[in-house]
Amino acid sequence: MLLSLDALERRIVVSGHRITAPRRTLLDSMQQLGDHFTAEQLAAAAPGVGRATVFRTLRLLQEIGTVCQVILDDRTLEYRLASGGHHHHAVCSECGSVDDFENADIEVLLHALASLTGFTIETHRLELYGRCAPCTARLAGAELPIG
Amino acid sequence: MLLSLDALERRIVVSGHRITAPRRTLLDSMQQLGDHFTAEQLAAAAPGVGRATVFRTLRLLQEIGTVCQVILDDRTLEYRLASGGHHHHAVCSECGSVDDFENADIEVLLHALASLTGFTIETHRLELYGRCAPCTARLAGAELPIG
DNA sequence: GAGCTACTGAGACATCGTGTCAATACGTGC
DNA sequence: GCACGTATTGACACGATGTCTCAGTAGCTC
Ligand SMILES: [Mn+2]
Ligand SMILES: [Mn+2]
Ligand SMILES: [Zn+2]
Ligand SMILES: [Zn+2]
Repeated sequence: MLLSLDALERRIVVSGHRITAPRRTLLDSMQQLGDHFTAEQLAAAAPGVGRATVFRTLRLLQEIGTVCQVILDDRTLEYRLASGGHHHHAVCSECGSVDDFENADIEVLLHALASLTGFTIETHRLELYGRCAPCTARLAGAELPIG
Repeated sequence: MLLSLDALERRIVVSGHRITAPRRTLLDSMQQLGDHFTAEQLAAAAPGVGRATVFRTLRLLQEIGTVCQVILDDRTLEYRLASGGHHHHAVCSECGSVDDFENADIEVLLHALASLTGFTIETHRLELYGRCAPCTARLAGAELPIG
């Protein structure tokens, strides 16, 4: 739980939009769903809120930086409450966990690399897929049964 | 045109699949469509080939490394004949051009970074969006009209 | 509290892709 | 060359994900 409901609602107001009952419901459901969820899961968790409103709200929250998209390995989408800044995701293929990360070295390297060829980066997308630390540890043990 | 039609067909045979008329038609259409195309464009360019076959063939060619996917900024998909190895894309938001690139430094940095947190990278996705070299040059001129 | 407008829900619609299945065409062995 | 077994195909239904329209409602401002 990164931000309180109040803080999330304040973001909506500050960005010039209205606080409505459906939006409150959705923000609450998002926090209860944990750190990543699909649009359908959110719709199911917020009964009484129309499907179109679920998608509209997800889009609004993305625009104001409150929600970010996680593209999974199979190109399906998950959503996630985000602190707002530029970052990337490390998705665990074992347990499904998603972690944010950011690293200045990567950003610098990408821009340096691009400028070598004359390309100007406006945005970029970077997602890692693999095993999170706990799953890596757990499976390393399983792979060495004789020690 | 990276590979000849013959070379592309040989890949299909080597991977244990059959050369069929629809597959030949699709490979030919892909080359004529240039360096990137959507599934629908390919279907339109290969009349007589069923839509399902277009998607099935795209999937097969991806599996054998002959075709790769380009995820655009808006998350829509394009396809592209590829030489096969691991690489990333630089997509121009001005002219739509797509260039492949690969860089060992990035790969090393990503794995180093991941191992700091215990994450084990299995795969990753990296796409750059911005202005290609020609478009950068062209627009740099336009932005300095007084010089 | 009235009024203006953003917002909502319902449901049709669009896009992209997959599953089913009978018919067909490849490649092989002869 | 021909028969055979199977991979592949096209048609079409279906599923998943999201958008559009539009009349009704509810926030916010005064
Ligand atoms: Mn970055
Ligand atoms: Mn890479
Ligand atoms: Zn895990
Ligand atoms: Zn360009």
